[in-house]
Amino acid sequence: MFSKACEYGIKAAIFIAINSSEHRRVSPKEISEEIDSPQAFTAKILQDLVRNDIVKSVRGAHGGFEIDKDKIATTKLSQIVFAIDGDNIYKGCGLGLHTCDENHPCPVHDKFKAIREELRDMLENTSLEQLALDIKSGVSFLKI
Amino acid sequence: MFSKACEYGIKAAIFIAINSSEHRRVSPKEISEEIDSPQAFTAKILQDLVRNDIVKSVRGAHGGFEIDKDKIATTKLSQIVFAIDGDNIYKGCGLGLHTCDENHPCPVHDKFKAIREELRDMLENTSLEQLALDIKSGVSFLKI
DNA sequence: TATAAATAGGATAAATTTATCCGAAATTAA
DNA sequence: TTAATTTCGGATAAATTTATCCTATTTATA
Ligand code: FES
Ligand code: FES
Repeated sequence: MFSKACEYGIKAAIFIAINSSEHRRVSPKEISEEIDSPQAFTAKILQDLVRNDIVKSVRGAHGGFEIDKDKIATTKLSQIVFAIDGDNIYKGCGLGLHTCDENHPCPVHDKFKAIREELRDMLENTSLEQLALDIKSGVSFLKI
Repeated sequence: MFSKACEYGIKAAIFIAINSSEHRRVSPKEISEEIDSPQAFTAKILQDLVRNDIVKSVRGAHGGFEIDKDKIATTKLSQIVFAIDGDNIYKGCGLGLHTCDENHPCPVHDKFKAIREELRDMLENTSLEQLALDIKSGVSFLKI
C-alpha cells in the first residue's frame, strides 16, 4: 500500500511529535531505533519531510528534529504520504491506466474509486496529534 | 496499490474472459497489445495464473489462453490478486509492523483495517464476468 | 577561535520489481 | 514424420526502491 519510505516517514513523524510535545529534540539514530528502521535511509526521508515543511531540523550541537506544537495538531497523515509517495494513491487508476477518468474508466473504476476516496478521507482526517496520543498512552506501538 | 504484475494479470484475465465467452483463444501477443503491457513480462504473469488454475493454457498450433465459462463467473478478483501479490494487502500492517495484531496495533490500525477490509470485500465480491461485461458493452476500457 | 555535535547531501551498493531474450517442449496438421 | 505454431522456462538485463557510507556544513559552547 505505502512504500517503505512512507511507512518510515509516518512512524518517524509520530515519534518526533511525541518527543516535541515533551520539548525534546531527537536524532535520526534515536528515531530509527524507536521505529525499527535503517538509520541512514530514515535520515534521507527526514530530509524530505523537512523540505516539505512537515518537521523542523536544527543543525549543530544540541540539534535534532522537532515539530512545532501547532503543527502536531494540524498536520495530517495525507501531507506526509503526499510528500513521500505523491498523489498516485489518491488519484491514480487502480489498473494503471494513464489517468483515472470517469469518461474513460477502467473495469474496476467505480469500486476502486470508492475505496480510494475512503483512504484519502481517512488520511486527511487523521492528525499526528491523534496518533501520538495513542502511542503515549500505550494503546498503540511503533515497532515489532 | 497493486503491483504492475498484478495490474497486468487482472487486465489479461478480463481480456481472456471476454474472448473465451466468444470461444476464441488468445495469445500473449494479442493480450499484451489489447491491455497495453510488455509482452514477455505478461507471458510470465500468465504462467502464474495458469499455475494457480485461474486461466487454462493450450500449447501448440491453435493454442492460446482461455478460461472456462463457469470459471469466468466464479473467479473473483481476489484470487488473481492473491496469486500474484499474495495476501499482504489483506492482512499486512499498514505501517509495516511484522504482523497486524489487534493486541499490538500500530498507530493507524483501526482506521487502516477498516479500509483494508473494504478492499478485500470488494475484491472478493467482484467476478471476472462482471468486469468482462462492462468491457464488452463499451462501458469500461482496458487501456489508455 | 577551536572543538565537538549534529544535520545535509552526494556517491554508491544491495535488493526487488519490471522487462527482454532465446531455446525447449508440446501440439496440430500437412 | 516433418514443419509450423504455440506455450514453458531459464538466464539475463534494466529500472526502481531500499539501504549504506563518507564528507561537508552548520551550530553551540568551552
Ligand atoms: S480509471 Fe481505473 S480507477 Fe478510475
Ligand atoms: S497493526 Fe498496523 S494495521 Fe494492524
